Amino acid sequence: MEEIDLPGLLHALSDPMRLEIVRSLFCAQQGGLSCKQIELPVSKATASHHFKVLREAGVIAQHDEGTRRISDLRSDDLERRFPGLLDSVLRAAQAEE
Amino acid sequence: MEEIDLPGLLHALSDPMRLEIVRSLFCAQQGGLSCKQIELPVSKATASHHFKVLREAGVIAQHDEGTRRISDLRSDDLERRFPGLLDSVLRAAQAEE
DNA sequence: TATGAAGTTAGACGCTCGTCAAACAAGTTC
DNA sequence: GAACTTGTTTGACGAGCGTCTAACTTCATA
Repeated sequence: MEEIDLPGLLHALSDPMRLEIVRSLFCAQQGGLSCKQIELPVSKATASHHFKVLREAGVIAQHDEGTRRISDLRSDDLERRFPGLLDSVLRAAQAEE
Repeated sequence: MEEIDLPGLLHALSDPMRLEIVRSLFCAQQGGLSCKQIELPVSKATASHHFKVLREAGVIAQHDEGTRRISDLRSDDLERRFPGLLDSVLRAAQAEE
């Protein structure tokens, strides 16, 4: 189990674009999503940057499938590290619209 | 009831100094604390800045008592807006040490 | 093998952030 | 009223962020 740091995690989640990524991955649940499947109103370079931030904060994991890079929410690891946190953030994101 | 925005809230909580302020206010519960009572390893100008960020994000409320400015956690408002969020962040901050 | 699709990297650009010292404001106390 | 305490504001500085375009890599397919 790695060291996920709380300020770093909250910072990763404090950007609307990244919150949208996390929300999409949560809805998709198993299987994950490729970067292209999550449509964001930014260039692909910027999108790639946001995925990197989420990965380095411990929020998502990525693996390659052919030419696609699939992202998965690390729900279990996050739940073990900070119980209830991801859930309440996702509920908050839902509540906020 | 005002508009507390989720990315703004998470950003306010994503700084170690501000997380420490929130943690202290939570421990104090009723009555609140003055800025001086929460000892931070920064100048008073910087501390004042962090209190301002928390206030503008909707995390704390402030009122004056003589020469002191008392800060209170807006637990109830936050609970109504984003149920469970503040609690899980506080538990996470506790868990992280 | 050449073309295309999906992402990453590098470099640049404004903007914001966290920090400080210095000056200021408001209340308290002698 | 003078000195002190508590906190805010202003202006500055360096670092980091979010964004883009352009060039590159890797895999797949025609």
